[in-house]
Amino acid sequence: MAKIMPLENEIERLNKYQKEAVLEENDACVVNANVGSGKTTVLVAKVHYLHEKKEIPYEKMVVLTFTNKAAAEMKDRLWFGETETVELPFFGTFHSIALKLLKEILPVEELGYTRDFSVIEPDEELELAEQLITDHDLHIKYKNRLKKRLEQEKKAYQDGRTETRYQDDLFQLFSLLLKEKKKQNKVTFDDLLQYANELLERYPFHPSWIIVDEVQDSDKEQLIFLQHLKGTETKLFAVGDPNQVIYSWRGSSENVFYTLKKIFHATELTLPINYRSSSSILEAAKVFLQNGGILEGSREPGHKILIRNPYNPFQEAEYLAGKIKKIHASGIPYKEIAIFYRLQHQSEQLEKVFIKENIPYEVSLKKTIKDIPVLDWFMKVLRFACKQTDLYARDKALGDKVYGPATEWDKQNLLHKMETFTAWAKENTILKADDIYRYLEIDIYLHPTSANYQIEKEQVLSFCNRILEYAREQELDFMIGMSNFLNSSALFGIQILNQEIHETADSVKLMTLHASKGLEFQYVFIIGVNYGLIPLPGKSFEDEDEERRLFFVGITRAKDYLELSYYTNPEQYRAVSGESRYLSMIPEHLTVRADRKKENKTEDKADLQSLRKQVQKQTAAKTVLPEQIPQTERKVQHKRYGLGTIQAEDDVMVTVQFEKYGKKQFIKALGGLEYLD
DNA sequence: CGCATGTGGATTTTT
DNA sequence: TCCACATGCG
Repeated sequence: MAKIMPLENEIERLNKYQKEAVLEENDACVVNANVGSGKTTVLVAKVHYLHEKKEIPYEKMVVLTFTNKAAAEMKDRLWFGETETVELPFFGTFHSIALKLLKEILPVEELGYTRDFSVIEPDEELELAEQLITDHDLHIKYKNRLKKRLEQEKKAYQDGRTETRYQDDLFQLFSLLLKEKKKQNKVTFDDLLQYANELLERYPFHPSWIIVDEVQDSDKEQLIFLQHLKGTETKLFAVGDPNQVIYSWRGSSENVFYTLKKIFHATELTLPINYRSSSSILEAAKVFLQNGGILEGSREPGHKILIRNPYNPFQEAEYLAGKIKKIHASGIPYKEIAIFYRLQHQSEQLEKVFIKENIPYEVSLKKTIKDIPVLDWFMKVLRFACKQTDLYARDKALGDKVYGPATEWDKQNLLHKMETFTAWAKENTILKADDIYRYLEIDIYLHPTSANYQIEKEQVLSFCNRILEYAREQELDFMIGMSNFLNSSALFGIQILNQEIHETADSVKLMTLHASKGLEFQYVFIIGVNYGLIPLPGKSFEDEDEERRLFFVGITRAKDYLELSYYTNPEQYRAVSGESRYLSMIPEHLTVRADRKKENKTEDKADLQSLRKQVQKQTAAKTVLPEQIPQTERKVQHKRYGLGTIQAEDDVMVTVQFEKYGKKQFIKALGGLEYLD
């Protein structure tokens, strides 16, 4: 194993709080890790310390994260360009560890499964459910919302309630679904943890150490999992930040820290020093802290936070395009710039303008195999080729509208190829992705004449490569490796092709505030900080608290520079034109308010040029712009606001003082103003 | 089947 | 606040 530096140096570089966390050896310990306080650094040093100084073998440590991304990041930092393979078998997400236990250690047969069960995504479970409803002629209300109902009412079912919410056959469906999943040897994500917990109760598995990252996100099932893993000799080290709980709506328990202290009598440590953000940004963030605690900065004041008030999302996008070009021209890579917003669709306007302005960008959307249709299909082909009992995969492979065989002849051919795949793989040494591609004659189904042919072929080939790589890494026989890979690709297959490209690409990142968690950027813009949008009006006080934490997470992503903005005209049915009260909560000495008029007149001439072009293009067909640009003091008539006097105007915007409604600002071409002289 | 009435949900999303 | 769907009545 080749580490970057010797352990002594690694520990020497820590501050006293971090050091204390690394060296502690309590039975259970929770670390309150504030934003940007070097949480991962501590976790990595802890693993090294336990291994080298305490001689804990890696296979006696269980290291748990919530996302594959967090697991990958930690793995990256634990080992650096090593040549030896390090055995750390119980390192990964909660679900992947549960999977590992079920596959290799716990007797799944007792639950009615065999060891080669596969993990399915929620969509596949939904399809199974729909099939069962038809087959058994079940009466289910609100079938269009079945996915949600399955999720929501599962708990009631498991708690042994007898009546469904709408008094239909939903509970019957649950029990049929359970049987069917066992029959087809399939488990869902939830099942993984539940089954592991069920078996761990009877078949204990106790490591020497349990190390948990982002523990504040644990849900009930995950806490039970921790309880099962922790034997009397087991030590627990959990790190998290109660100020970053933003997923309680999908089940993470509100007060995990409290629960941990209660269940495990855990001691509590704090990492108070933030290394990420300039002190202006950090001071602003502190206003939104909920869990008292101490949060100390370590950096210079830096830039003040700029608060802007653009007219509408379009003008905002134009402004950002110009600003980003300037930042980039000053030598900052695009990937150090991020724009956050509350709702997914808010990226639309930005995307349009960025395309027009040739700014490379990436919208962070969850990408699964399902989002790449050709791989979704190809995976079904491989699944059936691997396991002839997976009739669901067979039917999907043969019946696909786009990629499925078009003629009866092709159909028989593909079926035959899939059925003989295992035998073929046993006889031949498969070294290249192309071998698989050619044997299955994938070319027939990708239609070489179609526009997407090249891209799709590449995607299939790199998917095959990924499988080959996996088998090689795990030192498994090709068929076994592939079967393992496919059985759990719902769990890991997600970042297959895109993720790596995304992370390194030099592009501006657009994402929701939720998606920003765990990331950091030099330049951060949070847009749409309007009343009614941030915070999004919720039903309860708890919802409101979570919105505040969400905003806290957003602003603490910024290292050097932060801009917040709210629209005058948000063009959203939800939002109102006023600024969010979160903006007035930030102490004034930390902020600068941009005056919109000044903004338009001086800094953003270039943007206005393009704005005009765009606006003219949009309205060219409908409106003929006045030849002469009218001077001030002209009278205008507006169909809603009545009579008014022009106060100021430039090429694009016009400000009118109305007799009854006061001052209003319009984009000329869209304002609907009638000039009276 | 067509129409009137009732009801729930709307946003964020990992594994 | 509005939309989509379920239900029930004629």
